[in-house]
Amino acid sequence: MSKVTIRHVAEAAGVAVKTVSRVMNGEPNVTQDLRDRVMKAVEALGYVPSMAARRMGGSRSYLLVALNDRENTINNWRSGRGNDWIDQMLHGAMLTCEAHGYRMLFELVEAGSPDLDRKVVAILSALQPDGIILTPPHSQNLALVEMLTRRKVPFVRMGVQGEGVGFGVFMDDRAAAREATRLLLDLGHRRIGFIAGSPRFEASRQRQEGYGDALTQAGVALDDELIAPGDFTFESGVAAAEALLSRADRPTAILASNDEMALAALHVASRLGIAVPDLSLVSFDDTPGTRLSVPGLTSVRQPISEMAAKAAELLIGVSKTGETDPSDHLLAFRLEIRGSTAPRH
Amino acid sequence: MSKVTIRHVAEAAGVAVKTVSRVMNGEPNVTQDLRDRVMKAVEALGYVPSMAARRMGGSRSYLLVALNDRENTINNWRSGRGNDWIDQMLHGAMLTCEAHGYRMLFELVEAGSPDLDRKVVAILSALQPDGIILTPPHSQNLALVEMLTRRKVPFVRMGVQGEGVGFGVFMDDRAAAREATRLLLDLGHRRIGFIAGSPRFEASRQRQEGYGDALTQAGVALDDELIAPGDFTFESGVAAAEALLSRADRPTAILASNDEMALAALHVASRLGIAVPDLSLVSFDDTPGTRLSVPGLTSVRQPISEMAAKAAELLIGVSKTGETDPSDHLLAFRLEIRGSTAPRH
DNA sequence: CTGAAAGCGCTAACAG
DNA sequence: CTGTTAGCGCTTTCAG
Repeated sequence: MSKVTIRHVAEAAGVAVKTVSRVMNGEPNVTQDLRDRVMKAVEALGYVPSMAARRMGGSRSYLLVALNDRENTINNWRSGRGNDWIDQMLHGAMLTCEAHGYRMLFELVEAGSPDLDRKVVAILSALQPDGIILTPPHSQNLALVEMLTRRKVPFVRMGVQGEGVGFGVFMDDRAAAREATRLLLDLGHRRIGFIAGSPRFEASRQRQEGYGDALTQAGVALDDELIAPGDFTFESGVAAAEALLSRADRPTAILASNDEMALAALHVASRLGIAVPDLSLVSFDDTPGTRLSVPGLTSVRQPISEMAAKAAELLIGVSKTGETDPSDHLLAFRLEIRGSTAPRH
Repeated sequence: MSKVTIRHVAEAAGVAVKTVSRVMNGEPNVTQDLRDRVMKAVEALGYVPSMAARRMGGSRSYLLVALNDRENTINNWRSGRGNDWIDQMLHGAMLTCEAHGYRMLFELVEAGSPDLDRKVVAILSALQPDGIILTPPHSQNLALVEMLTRRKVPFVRMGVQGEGVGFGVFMDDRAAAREATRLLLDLGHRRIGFIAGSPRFEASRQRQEGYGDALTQAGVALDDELIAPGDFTFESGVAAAEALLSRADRPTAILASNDEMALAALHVASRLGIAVPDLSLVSFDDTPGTRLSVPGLTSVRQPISEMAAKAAELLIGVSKTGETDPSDHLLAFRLEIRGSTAPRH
């Protein structure tokens, strides 16, 4: 009772072990009669195949591993700021894995570390996953991507275009920034500040370009003075907002590259006696905090859970069918409009 | 190169496989000389034992499984509210596992479901983990606890006292509520409202009792009219706050059983033109949102990551030493004071 | 269409 | 102290 193996099922059903295996894996060449008998025995005994044994015997591990940035993740946990990325990834990928009899494991590896490669190889050796999900900034790491390719481990790169190297699952950050900026332009804003994200992330560049696109398209001259550097932290947001808002000809709207920095701008504005949405604020990520600030933040929602679900699906597909045709998958963002944006007056 | 096994290491070091196994597991009875030779080969080849094979050969799986409430977790993800519990658990347990060569897997199972047992048995069969971490409300599920005991799977119950059945890792919710209420009393508040949590969670009762304790000790009569039911959701918080604040003799302070409901109270107060902290607010959980509201919420921080770390540690200890002496572990909470509390005037 | 035999990579049990 | 042998529970050959 305490340890039902395939042999017990085979005996109970009066068939060979291999037949049970065939039934469990939905393989062809089993008569309906036998299939039924086996299933009955499986139900009766409550048999569930051991993952470890499956890994040992066969070629699949039924395991996916997601690689996340160690420093960021741990900092967010420690500071009590929460980790929306992790949450949404779990949401999308875990549930998808579950639906296919797979499991997903999280691993945190240091992005800049000189022995990142060794660490990842150790993970590969220990777990032998059927696929790897790379999140930013790992998804941009060419050495890593090359190593995985060489070892023939299927992988998907979240947040970047794969361009034939692994699967790419991403959103159009540039278009999103364009749309966000356009919203502000449509509301009548002309002096629109921009708080940039960390250059470590490809998306930061994309967002800044989209901002520029929209301005140019609207015939508004780009003004370098309206672009402030940031690194996604609250502190950098404070500095950027102060720089932007202390100017005589200060912007009437700001596009921040993430919520954290937008929240910082909100605080700075409040301190300077500038009301929001008189100063309109738009940000990226749509993390839980956007609903709690007063006013709520208009923000670009990234389809993280959808990307993660797609990632898991692609990897599971590969390990089932063996097809290895890297492809790119663009998913849609959505601009969530809340109280932080209003017409210029 | 692509698949280094224990045999390769044994050959390279000129020893028997078992010797390599001994070295890898830090077993005694190996001369320093051999140990060095083996380690050199391990480094050179980049050998890392396969988890699956270890599970098959030995008695350990190097795997811990955390069981979380499915509905709550998914709802929080879906609504974009975030999942602080999950984050903090990952933080504590995952890092602890990592430090010991273990991995932790998350599983979501439906708390009220009639086939919860079957689901958990399936998880046990497939994964054969070395231990289970039960989070609320699963940690209070006696049938589950009984089943795990019967199957001799070590487990820890988070958030409740184990009382000899599995390990218990918890904080003193009653004392925390007492301390929170006392803070309000010390600030001069006498009419203190209470918004209760969902009765599904044992902690809800504890918190209410602590609230009562403090009042009684201070010689303030308990007033049932000041106690409003809630279920941890924002909506229930709104209803409770409205009930409490629309009274003529409304409370000058409110203790809410979680942040979400306190945030709801904040919104209701704002709508009714009641300033916070003129109305003082204290809550439980210290989730990321407490830092973002204006003013920030004074809140009781639960030692979730510490509890999770302790849980993992206990389980890993059992699987290493085989000792099965259930014990209880009380961890300290901390009252984080922010802008939502002020002296009564 | 079904079954028997041979491992997968490791550790437990037992010899030396 | 070190090595040999026999599995663990599956899937993959390869025969019937």
